[in-house]
Amino acid sequence: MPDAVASPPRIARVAVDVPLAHLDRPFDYLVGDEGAAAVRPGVRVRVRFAGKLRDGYVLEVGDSTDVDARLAPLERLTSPEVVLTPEVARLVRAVADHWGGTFSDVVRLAVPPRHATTEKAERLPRPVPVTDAPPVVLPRYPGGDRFLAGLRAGEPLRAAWNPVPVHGPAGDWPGGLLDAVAAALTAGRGAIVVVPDADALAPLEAACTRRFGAGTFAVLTAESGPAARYRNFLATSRRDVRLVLGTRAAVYAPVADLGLVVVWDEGNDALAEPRAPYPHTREVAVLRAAHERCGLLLAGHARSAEVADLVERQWIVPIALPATQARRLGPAVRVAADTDLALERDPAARAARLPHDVFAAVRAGLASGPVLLQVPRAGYAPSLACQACRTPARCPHCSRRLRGERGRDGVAVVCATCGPVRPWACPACGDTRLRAPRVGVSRTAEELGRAFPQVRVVTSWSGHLVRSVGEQPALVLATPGAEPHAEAGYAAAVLLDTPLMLGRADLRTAEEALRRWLGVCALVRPAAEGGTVLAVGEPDARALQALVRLDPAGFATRELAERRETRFPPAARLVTLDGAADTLAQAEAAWRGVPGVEHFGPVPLPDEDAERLTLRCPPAHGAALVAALREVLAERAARKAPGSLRLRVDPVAI
DNA sequence: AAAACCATCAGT
DNA sequence: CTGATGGTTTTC
Repeated sequence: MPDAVASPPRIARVAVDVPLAHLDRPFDYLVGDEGAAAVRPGVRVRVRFAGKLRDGYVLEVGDSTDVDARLAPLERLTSPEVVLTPEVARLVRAVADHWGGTFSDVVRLAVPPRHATTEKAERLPRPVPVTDAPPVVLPRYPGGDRFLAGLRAGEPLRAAWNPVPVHGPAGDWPGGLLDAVAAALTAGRGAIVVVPDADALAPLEAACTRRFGAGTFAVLTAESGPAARYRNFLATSRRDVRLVLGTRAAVYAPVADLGLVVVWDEGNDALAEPRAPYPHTREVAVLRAAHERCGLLLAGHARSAEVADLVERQWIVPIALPATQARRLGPAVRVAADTDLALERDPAARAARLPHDVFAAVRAGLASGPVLLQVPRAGYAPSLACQACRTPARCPHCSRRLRGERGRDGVAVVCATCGPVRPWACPACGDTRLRAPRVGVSRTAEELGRAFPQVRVVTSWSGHLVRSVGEQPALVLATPGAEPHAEAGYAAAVLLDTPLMLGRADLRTAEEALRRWLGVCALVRPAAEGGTVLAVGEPDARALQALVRLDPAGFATRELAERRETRFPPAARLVTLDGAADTLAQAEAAWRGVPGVEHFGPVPLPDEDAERLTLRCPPAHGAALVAALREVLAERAARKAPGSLRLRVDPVAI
């Protein structure tokens, strides 16, 4: 008897949550009758996989399968919420492929854990963002109006923006980002703004509330806790909001009809995901903008070599003032040579252990407001040495370097792991006296406090952060990245010991130093209001010259040229492989097959029982190299090979 | 963690 | 040739 009336089977393709690289592909399951209507792409399901119940996401629902064997049924529908839209699923796949990871690794970054109570809670109506305010910041920049007009017309325009690094209206970066967001919203489309950390989120969120109204956007950060995080995520996936602000994971937000992705402080290393496969938010945003044909704005006071590369390839257009105009609007930046203090003739400057120029700038600044001093070392005396023979002082127990800490009764000699060390005697010459060749932020604070006894001294460093200071004159000492915001802008800022910041042996040292210094400029009043920045260091250093010229774009262009010459990212794909020596040897056959691959090492990793092999190839073969190495990981997972093998693609620190 | 698969071999 | 057995591979 013909079976003409039987409906075809419904088959769900499911991304099962297994971390094994060789199982990183969809599996087909039969959709049962009950709740079948709710089974659609993007929902969470539970399936029996190799005998075990596991979570998964439905990627597609169809009526055919390539699988010969009998299909297992879906065990149950976890939730009818569509949490992984097809666009985001595609992005997750692309990110996994680019960085040599698995879908399940990346989907964990993209979709927050389910929170059942939040899902059942009443769905509150959300106000619509008010977008009738005219743009305020981007039209001051050449190309800004064109970019905004394009976004309003729904064009997928891509730009790199460097706002003038200055406190006040000219440097209003949240305003500029929200100009672009408003344009995308006006076009009836959604937008995402990603920032590196909570410090950057606060002013952006405040600006967003002022401009679009409270509750008109969702904030996605890990810090807000599982319930709040899932509530804001659901508001996005349910299309209750069209605008998302957040940290790293927000770049994957399931915003419908996405018109614009914005990344602020695109060179900040907090945008590099610390979990496998270590994707970088800026590059994820680039992939997303390309896939979804939406607008892109990569912004920051500084410009990374990666963005310079996109600009040179004309994939993205720059929006920046010419450096001469930037200097007119920004603070006045000067370099003070690092003179020998023993030769300092000004007694007051010598007492403060500052060059005369710096001392004068601090005194002048204090006349009209707070003065920031960036000190690149935390603590009191970050390193100690023998007074007599200058041998670095080490802990007698664990032989780690000792440091000095200010206590109630004088300075204590401390080991980071073993605690106070007393008494200390030099193992080389027996002397018990110590000297501090390096001065930390609290020691500098103490000395400056004596030089300016009538002024309040504020210190801020990692672990002892001060968020902001008021308008009153104050000496504010901070380590890089810990600078408090000044409500009315700093009258002056001093960057002490810039050679120390430029001395680290890393590919991105100069780029990172300039990024932080420009960040300091952004806290200082414009030159027209007396704002000055004084950098103590070697005037010939390229990063310092770029700082004086307020020219992040020029610096990035030269940095990129240098990376091309030396064949480093973004002019090459660079991959590190960490594992045991024999494991690395087994992987060799895979990368030998890729054209143009150079290898370095393997070298032993400090504090680890593993070695690191570094591979490099032209960008055109990058995908092939990553795919070949991923194949090694898959093959190892399939035969349950012992030991670990870790793959990193274009790591931030080299 | 289970099921399916495969090679081997004793008992016809 | 068949069915039992045990180790290996696959995972829908």
